[in-house]
Amino acid sequence: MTTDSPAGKSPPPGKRADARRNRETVLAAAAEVFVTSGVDAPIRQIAARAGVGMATIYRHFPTRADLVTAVYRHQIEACAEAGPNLLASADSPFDALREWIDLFVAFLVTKHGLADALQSDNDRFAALHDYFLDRLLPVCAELLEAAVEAGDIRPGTQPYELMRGIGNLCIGRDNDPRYDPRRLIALLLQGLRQPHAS
Amino acid sequence: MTTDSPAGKSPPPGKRADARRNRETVLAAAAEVFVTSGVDAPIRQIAARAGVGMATIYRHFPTRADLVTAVYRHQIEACAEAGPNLLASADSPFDALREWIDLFVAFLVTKHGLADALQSDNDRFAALHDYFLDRLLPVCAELLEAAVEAGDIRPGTQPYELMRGIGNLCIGRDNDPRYDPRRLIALLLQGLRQPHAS
DNA sequence: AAGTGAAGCGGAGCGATGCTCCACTTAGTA
DNA sequence: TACTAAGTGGAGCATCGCTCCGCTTCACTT
Repeated sequence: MTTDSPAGKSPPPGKRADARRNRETVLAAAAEVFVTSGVDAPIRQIAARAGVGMATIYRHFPTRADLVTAVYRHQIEACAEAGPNLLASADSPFDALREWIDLFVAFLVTKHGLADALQSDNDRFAALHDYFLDRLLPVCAELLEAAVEAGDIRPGTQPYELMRGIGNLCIGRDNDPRYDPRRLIALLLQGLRQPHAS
Repeated sequence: MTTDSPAGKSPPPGKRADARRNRETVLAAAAEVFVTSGVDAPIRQIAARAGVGMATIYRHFPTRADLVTAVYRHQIEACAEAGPNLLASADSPFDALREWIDLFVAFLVTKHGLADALQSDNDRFAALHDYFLDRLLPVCAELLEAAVEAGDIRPGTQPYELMRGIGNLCIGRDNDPRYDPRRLIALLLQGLRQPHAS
């Protein structure tokens, strides 16, 4: 189960050449469509852009979450891998946490509708939610724990709650000058901060 | 425009008796359906429950936002009116703000899908978003300002940003024991807090 | 090069939903 | 009672998710 079938995985080499080609075509088309129409774009639209039938998309990516996951897989991986690096390079665990959250937020806000989809109670996106959690929750937990141990922030915050809260704050129409999730997230981090014990 | 037609308004008395009766029937049916199926429930379902045709619903409530607004109007009003009262009765402006936010959150989390709808970029809900803002933003602004003047919280936070952030934090599947928006909101308020000037 | 079987493909089609249109019904009045 | 306009209901159209199945094409064998 966990080893060979879920979500996007890299192109399985055991498939026929035309199938592999189509998979890439669909991925490219989906990426383009997601930019303009959001991750909720009609499958028909993606199929049309890719010049394939809808069934082809459903065959390669059984659920919408699988497609979205495959499109953004590289960026999610990059975010996950940045965690330990930041912890090593930043001035403090708290700074590492803050910078990592910056990365996460930057990713979310540039993908139209991604944050919405992540938290939507729509079953279509459940697998996407799970994938984010599988990949990023441990990273967040590690950063959080390091910051707690360093005495930078107060203990007791659950990584899941923090990540979901951040995700939630990123929801909504893009480019509204009156609302910048980063400001609220900065406030949240401020509230998390431990007054340094003397 | 602003004076007589938008959103739900109280039952216009100039209508025919059966029309007024139907309006109430629809409102009651919608309230029931919203509880079980969320504010996104199919119009057909509400119409069936009310025993009327779909057109009847659309005639009384041209957009979904109008229907939702009408259903929750009383509670929104109550929340708006509680603001000044809390400011008068609480120990400090900051406490008043906190208690008011508690009220707001309690309202949001008990209405399945309401918070989602509020922030959704779906045009169907734009009027609902506007109504919330029209009614509650001034109240929030007043509380915020009072807390700033009392030196309880740091200045510079925009009421719109705060309200939308709180709304966003309330989004998602209900009753997830791993996620309680109140905890994060408490953190947010903590971050807002001004270390009391000596 | 031709043959063959299975992997892969496309799009018609079904069900759900939002919303509209218009022939029919009914409340209120004369 | 008869009339008329306000009110009503649901058929109908469009969109979208997802499936099903007959046709096409690849890759391998001889």
